[in-house]
Amino acid sequence: MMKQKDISPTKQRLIIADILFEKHQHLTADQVLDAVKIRDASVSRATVYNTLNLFSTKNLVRELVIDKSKVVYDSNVEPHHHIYNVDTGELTDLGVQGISVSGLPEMPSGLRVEGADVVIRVRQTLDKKLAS
Amino acid sequence: MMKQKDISPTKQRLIIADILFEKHQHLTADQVLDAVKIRDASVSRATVYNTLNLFSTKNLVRELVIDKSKVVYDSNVEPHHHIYNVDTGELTDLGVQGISVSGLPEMPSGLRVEGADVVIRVRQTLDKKLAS
DNA sequence: TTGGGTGCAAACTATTTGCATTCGA
DNA sequence: TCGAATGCAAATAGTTTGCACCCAA
Repeated sequence: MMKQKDISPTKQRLIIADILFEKHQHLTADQVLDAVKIRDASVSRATVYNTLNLFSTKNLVRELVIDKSKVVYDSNVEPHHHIYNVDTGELTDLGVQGISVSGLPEMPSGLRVEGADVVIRVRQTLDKKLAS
Repeated sequence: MMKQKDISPTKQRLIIADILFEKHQHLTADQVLDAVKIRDASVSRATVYNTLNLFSTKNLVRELVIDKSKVVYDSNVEPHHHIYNVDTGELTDLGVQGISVSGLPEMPSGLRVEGADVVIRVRQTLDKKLAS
């Protein structure tokens, strides 16, 4: 899987890929590092960051900036958007079909759309909150 | 203008407000700090951050996370989206009319949409790039 | 052997915090 | 006057970098 992307499949990269692509999920760099430890494998923090950056430039994962201080790596690179629950931190996928980015009026010429990140921030409604 | 928002209008806050609301623009914390210095006024870095956070929780400005390491404060709080030019760093506004966030299928009950940030990342097309 | 990959620690950047000082209603 | 706001410096968090070491082709 890395071969088509010109990534040499080292031991550490395979471990990280294994963790990431086990299922569709959103992981922070730290969570990846934890997952590595749980498998009592060993990958250094720097290598985790290097690898995540590498994977994301190669489009194996999508780097998602949720918040000023929250970056997650999404192992689902199919186009889709996200719903972020500000209160719980929960991040759920939202198919593209719900959102039409229609029109994009006269994009200045010479520009190519690289990607559109849509993060919809939701919050527990007040009554719900009081109930808990 | 701060009065309706329960913000006591101190000297520093007035300076910063003056800078921000001079026109619709996107400024980083550092740019605000620079602008303060240019007016040879004096506001500490911490106060700039405090004030920007305060203003943004009071909805006087909108905090926009463009990138893992780029946060700007938008003095236009009307609903609108953004086009971010990855190559030049240029950030331009995009009226809401272009984008319909329609459908938002069955938002889990008890949740309220707090906001939707749409950042469209664009990049110089290859031919354009080569031409320059 | 040789260059890419890794690990560690130090460096860096952006932001926040603690605390003593000052300001403003 | 008295609590809120400020300034400074130190602390923190997340990420990157420099460099010596190691491994696979």
